[in-house]
Amino acid sequence: MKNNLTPLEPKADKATVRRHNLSLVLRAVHDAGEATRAGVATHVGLTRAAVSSLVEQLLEYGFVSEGGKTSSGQAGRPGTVLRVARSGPAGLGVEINIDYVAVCVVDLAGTDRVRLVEHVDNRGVQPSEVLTRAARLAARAIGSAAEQDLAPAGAHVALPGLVTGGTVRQAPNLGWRRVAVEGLFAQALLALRPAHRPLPVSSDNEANAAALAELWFGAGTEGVRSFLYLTGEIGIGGALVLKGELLRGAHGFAGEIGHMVVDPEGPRCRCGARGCLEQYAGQSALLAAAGIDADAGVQGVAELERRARKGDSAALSAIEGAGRRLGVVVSGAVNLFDPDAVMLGGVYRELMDWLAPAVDRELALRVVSGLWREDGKRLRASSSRGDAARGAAGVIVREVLADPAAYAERDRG
Amino acid sequence: MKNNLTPLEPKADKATVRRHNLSLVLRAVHDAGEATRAGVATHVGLTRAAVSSLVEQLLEYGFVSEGGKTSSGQAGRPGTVLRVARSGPAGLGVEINIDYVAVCVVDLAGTDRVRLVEHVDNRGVQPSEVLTRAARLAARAIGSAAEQDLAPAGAHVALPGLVTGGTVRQAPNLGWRRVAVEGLFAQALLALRPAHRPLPVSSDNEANAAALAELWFGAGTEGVRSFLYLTGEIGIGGALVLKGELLRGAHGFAGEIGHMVVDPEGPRCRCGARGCLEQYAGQSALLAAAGIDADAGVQGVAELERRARKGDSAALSAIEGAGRRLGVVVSGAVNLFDPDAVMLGGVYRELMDWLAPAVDRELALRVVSGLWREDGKRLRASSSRGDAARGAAGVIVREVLADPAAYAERDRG
DNA sequence: GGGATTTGTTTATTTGCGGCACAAAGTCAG
DNA sequence: CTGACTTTGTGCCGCAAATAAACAAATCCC
Repeated sequence: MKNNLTPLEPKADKATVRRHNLSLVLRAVHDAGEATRAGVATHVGLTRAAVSSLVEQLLEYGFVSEGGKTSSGQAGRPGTVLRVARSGPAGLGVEINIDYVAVCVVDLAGTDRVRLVEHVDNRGVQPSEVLTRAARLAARAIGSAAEQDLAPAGAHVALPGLVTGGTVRQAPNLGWRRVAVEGLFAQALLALRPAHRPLPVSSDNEANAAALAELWFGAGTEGVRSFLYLTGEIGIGGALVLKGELLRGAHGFAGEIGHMVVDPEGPRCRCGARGCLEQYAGQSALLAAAGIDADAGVQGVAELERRARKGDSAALSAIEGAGRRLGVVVSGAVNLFDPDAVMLGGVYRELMDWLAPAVDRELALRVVSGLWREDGKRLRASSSRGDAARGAAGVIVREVLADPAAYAERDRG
Repeated sequence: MKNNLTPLEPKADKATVRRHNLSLVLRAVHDAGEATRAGVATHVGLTRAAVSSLVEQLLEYGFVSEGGKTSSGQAGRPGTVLRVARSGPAGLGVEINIDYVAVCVVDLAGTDRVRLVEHVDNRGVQPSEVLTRAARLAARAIGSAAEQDLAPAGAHVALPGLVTGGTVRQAPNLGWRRVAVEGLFAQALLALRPAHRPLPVSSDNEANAAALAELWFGAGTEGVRSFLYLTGEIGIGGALVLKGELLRGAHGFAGEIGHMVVDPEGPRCRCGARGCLEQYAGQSALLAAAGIDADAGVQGVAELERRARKGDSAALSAIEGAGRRLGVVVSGAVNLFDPDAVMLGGVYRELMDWLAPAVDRELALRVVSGLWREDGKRLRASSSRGDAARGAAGVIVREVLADPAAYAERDRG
């Protein structure tokens, strides 16, 4: 066997064990909402003594807080209630999109504490200008967070484009190429808050962040830990979550479903190829097929929905056509990935009622496992429209939860 | 944040640390081929004392063996050479395919030690009969292995079909539906070796096993740890390896690329849908397009290669057509997965020279990341034709390497 | 009010790694 | 050939973190 099995992980020692169990206890409290030391102990398998010691450290660090006594049920001494702290470390999510910039601060428990949105058309605007605007918004959000005793442990920037290693390789809808987002954003933010320690900045594709928002915060998707997520907007974005983990691919470009092929000889796409899905089920194509101005944007989609609701046959057949093509491509993706469900977001969410039958038909016909024939509840509407900022904030929160000690010690130094 | 983040991993304690480091040291020796305690220590970051203790345990268990002294180069006391033991635990791989059954025993170091193949047409034969035949072959292999002081720690069965939870859901090429492979095979093997402890049996798709063989044993693929693997045979199988890990999907059905759509209105496929890739680039379609008997099998492919080599225009255009369609579908898969490379196996391997240009053209045109335009060495021929049995054996070996203590203690009890 | 029960802490024990010293076994320079 | 230098592998001690067991505290139940 050769050496490309896996690069060897780091060694383990006492400190590793401690870090691991610290995270385990914190996440147990997190997931339970409210818990006691004894409850956590039986849940994670550690002794009460060990949990006590770990909780003590988490209290000291300020990651959990003690409440009253559990006056609950039956016999025995009541336990002390533990909750994830609602102040202290938090996640800062930033979403830069075509016609708005949004930032969002999420606390360790996962609740939105600050949310700011600024509507601006970012198309063709200098990247540095857009990022400076985003940084201004972020700085305001950090200020509001501070008033609530929250201190972001890092910022995660999501935007519609191919991003790898902190750089946007290309973002056609924004008109960006080779932009070092992380660096520029960090710099802009630092310039606005010169006295402060620089905030670690990471970045990702917007569809990925939205999919994570669906995973972590979506309603009605409990237990679905493997799904394909689609956003229909100007472009069609996609992301893949497998067993609770986002699949980023070897370079971070995974999930680009918008340019999968419907018909190799189809209409030319702005990507240079022919017959891409976007040309059939993208927002513009959808509107045009229904006889609505292709550039009408959100109003156009609302109009389409209105017409569909009225039973307008052009609208219905436009949606049906898009759905059929969507189904063809999505069935291919399902065959490749074998997810539990497919979530449709973006404009597809509003059109779900008319879109779903066509998509479902193709899926039932083409998914070889047959799972999609047997069970009709696998195609779902995403529960919230494009919450990429929140998902991005969640990425930071999850990092903290995964290694609380690292963050606590960073804040000391 | 909700509870579907990740189920909590097990707690960590001293024993966990020990197991982890034991595996780490064993794998370090494995990867190096030859190593000394001191070398391993610097490589994995443990102290020499710790490594000494771990190696002692590995020696006791029989996972590594000591050689002579390292009479190598410069100054200082020479170290004692450590190697992965060439006797003791091993992996048993079983491949059940359409026209043959193969078994293979691989030792911890990754070398083939026993290999048996039986050519039989398994189409339409009772599953229990096929599995009994495979078990007979396996029993013989275990016997040969025993003569070399090798004792398989488990068996991994690979076959062309959708397999989940130890059961084949469907295997169209074999004509199987709902067959409990693991149980039947284990039972058949036990019946042949009544005095022995039952061997743990696991199972998987054949393309997955072949992809793992490519990852672990493939020549010329060093460093490529993320790739899409394709086998062109009667059907077209696929598998996805991402960062050295096989992607099995939520139910184990991932990688089914053969029924991705080339043309939604194309010819009807045996799966019931229309225009599947298999209808354009499957072995039968390929031969038919070149004017060769579609059922001619391996001979047919050889004939096709001969004609292509001679410059026969019908053959060349048949291959080109298949390549174009393959390129269309593979570009979609690449957009979804973002692998580092695509490996073509099965019949595509022999036809690579004529197939690759067409596939490459589509990839360069359609992969949105642009990576496939910049670098032409991403499409490769698989290095060995269908070595699924070896890959399957590797799965067992890797399990042992990942937790040697577990296997050693199992063998004691 | 006494027994049962559950919680959280305290104390002693175990174990696996880090640090250090040291013997062993070589190279190198003179 | 000898002594300085290097490197390897192994004891020995200490530390940290978990386990095990005992105990005090707080509640329920009869």
